[in-house]
Amino acid sequence: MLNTLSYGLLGLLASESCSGYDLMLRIQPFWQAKHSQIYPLLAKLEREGFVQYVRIEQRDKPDKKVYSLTEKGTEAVLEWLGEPPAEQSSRDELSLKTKCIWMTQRDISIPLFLTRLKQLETRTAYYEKLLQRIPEEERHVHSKHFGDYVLLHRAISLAGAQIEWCRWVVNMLEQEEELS
Amino acid sequence: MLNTLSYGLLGLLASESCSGYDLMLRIQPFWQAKHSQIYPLLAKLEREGFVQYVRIEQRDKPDKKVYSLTEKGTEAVLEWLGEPPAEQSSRDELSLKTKCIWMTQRDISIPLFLTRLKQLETRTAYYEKLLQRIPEEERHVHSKHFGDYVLLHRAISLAGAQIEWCRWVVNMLEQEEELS
DNA sequence: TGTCTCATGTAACTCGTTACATGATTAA
DNA sequence: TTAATCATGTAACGAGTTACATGAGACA
Repeated sequence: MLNTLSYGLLGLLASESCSGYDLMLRIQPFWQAKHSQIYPLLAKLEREGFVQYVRIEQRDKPDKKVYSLTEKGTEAVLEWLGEPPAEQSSRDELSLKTKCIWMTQRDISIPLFLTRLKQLETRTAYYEKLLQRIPEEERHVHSKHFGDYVLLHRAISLAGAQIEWCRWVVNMLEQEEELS
Repeated sequence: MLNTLSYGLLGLLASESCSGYDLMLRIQPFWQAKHSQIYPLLAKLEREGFVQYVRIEQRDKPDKKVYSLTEKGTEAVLEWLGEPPAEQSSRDELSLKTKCIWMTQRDISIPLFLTRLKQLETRTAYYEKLLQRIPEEERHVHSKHFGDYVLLHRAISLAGAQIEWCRWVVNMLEQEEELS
């Protein structure tokens, strides 16, 4: 049995062979993992026969190892897909801070939510741009980009809900201040 | 400088003194941490003077250590609140699986989202119940429960957005199957 | 001249989970 | 009688981050 990150990497390789560096960039939006975690894992997956690689020489850039799934790797992904998904877990420092905003004044509490608002707006703009890049003909169930398409939709709608929430909280904090 | 979990624990203690066990239950919805991580951390925070405790003997239950903030601890929380919040990070196995649903048939892909749907509906019901328990007079900015109030609102609206999304994806998967 | 990107890797450390350990009460 | 809750703690392991290390080309 492999860990979740391993399956995630194998899953990405199922749609397209790529380098460890590419895998790092592609998995980042869904699972935080630095290159220092990914490179040793790929080496281990290679030793165990889930992936294989070819070394590609490049002009003007360092050589890279392009990894691809083996048959054993493909089987592992399909098996993993059949298991029920784990509950999602999130870590949000703002939630912890929100728990004790009663201790603070408006000059401390309001910027917390305005900062988050900006982060969310920046990310939304980025997601919208990525979504526009997926052509109509790739937005169907059997396209390799269907996953990206629906995940971008989710990210945008969740960010929208959080933006609304931040504005609602900021409003409450501002109004309460006028009364006191 | 303390880590985020430490500040989270101190933040909770700011509104109410409680045992390590209580802290574990209260921080769980916002930050995953088991008792085996929290107890040693509390001991360290006590050695460093951020918290203090009294041992309370109980009938019918094991003794407990009730922790409270020291002045140094209160200062640390206020300082922490002044810093901008870190970006939230989430880990969701379903996202990774969604990335490769193109590999599967409806009998594999649809249950993934139906399982998530159930998880979300159960959690929403639980959040709604908790929200109803917060009386009107505690829902203002200066109440110690204001944080809980707004966080429950966020949790419910985010879960709602995700429920809608799951239904949308399931619909697409079902319809596409009829065509093929 | 300095920072960014591409591209790989290792070492040292902290963070977080699982398992081990105890033990009384309470509910199914 | 079996599991759950309350309540604390430690040990061993795996997961994850930060820092160290290299090096060429692009861009400001």
